[in-house]
Amino acid sequence: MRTVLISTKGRYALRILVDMAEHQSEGYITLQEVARRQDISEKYLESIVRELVKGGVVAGQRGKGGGYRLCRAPEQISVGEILRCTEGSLAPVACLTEGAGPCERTARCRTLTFWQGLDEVIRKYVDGCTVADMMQSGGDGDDYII
Amino acid sequence: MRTVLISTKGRYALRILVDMAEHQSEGYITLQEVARRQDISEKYLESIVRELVKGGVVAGQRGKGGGYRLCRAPEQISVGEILRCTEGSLAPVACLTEGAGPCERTARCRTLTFWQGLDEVIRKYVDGCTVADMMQSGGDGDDYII
DNA sequence: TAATTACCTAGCAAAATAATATGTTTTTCC
DNA sequence: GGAAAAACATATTATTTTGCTAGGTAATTA
Repeated sequence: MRTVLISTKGRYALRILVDMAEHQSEGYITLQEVARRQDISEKYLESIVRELVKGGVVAGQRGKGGGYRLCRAPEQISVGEILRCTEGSLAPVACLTEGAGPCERTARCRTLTFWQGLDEVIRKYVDGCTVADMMQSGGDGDDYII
Repeated sequence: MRTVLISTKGRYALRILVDMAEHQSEGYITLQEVARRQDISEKYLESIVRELVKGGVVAGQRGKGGGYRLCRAPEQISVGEILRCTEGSLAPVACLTEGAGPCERTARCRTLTFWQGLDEVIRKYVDGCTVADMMQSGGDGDDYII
């Protein structure tokens, strides 16, 4: 009853990126700020942002006055890229994850083509949407309701 | 690294349905047959098929000579319907599952529209594909390789 | 040199998955 | 009428994954 494509980690990652994009003019952004605005534990944020650093989406600067910044413009960062950083894979079924060894049924599997098709529509959608797109859609500007 | 939209249960459900569709001319189909052909534990099959009965996709007949049959023609059974029977929901994120109470961020959520869009492309794809479509695609006819 | 920030490793409780075990009821065939 | 065969039902369990928390180290600046 709970199988879901994107976990909390992926959802948070997206919120983090949009938050950082909206505040990028302010220079380096600390996790403390993001945690406060997004109401997510700072420690949990750390573990998510680490993946985004590894993936080359954001970069960190240590020390006082440090924080994080986007590596590219929001228009250049696709949602798919972000989600793959934190989720590892966006495959809708276990068969299609990288780790999965080739099933010995592959040659005669009636359903494989269907799953590959689903994988593709998902990939196309998430790769066709950028952080910049999120900035324009829905809601108000900040972390309070007018 | 393992978050997946469709669990084993849903994948098996689909294989079961295709199997039953391909053998529907033989009358009632027992789980023993399906289990053997699909190489899935009979007991586990039972728990999956139960959901399909509840969902009105297949119907069971008890006693000797009994088994299961499709309630409708394969062309009339969409994959989405099958998966919803066993997975409960096909929502890509927890926010969009039925059970999820409305998040208090909804009004100002930058990402909600994106998730709703993803939900829609998934729904369109799975509802646009039927069991009959699976029967024609990929592999050989039966449970052995020529 | 002290404060502040990112960076790193480990661990853990709760939930979900993927089954298995053990029956009960219904129906048909002999 | 009894035995066999099938669906139907409920409970339990090991393993994996999720969603965090804790406690520390290293770098940078005022």
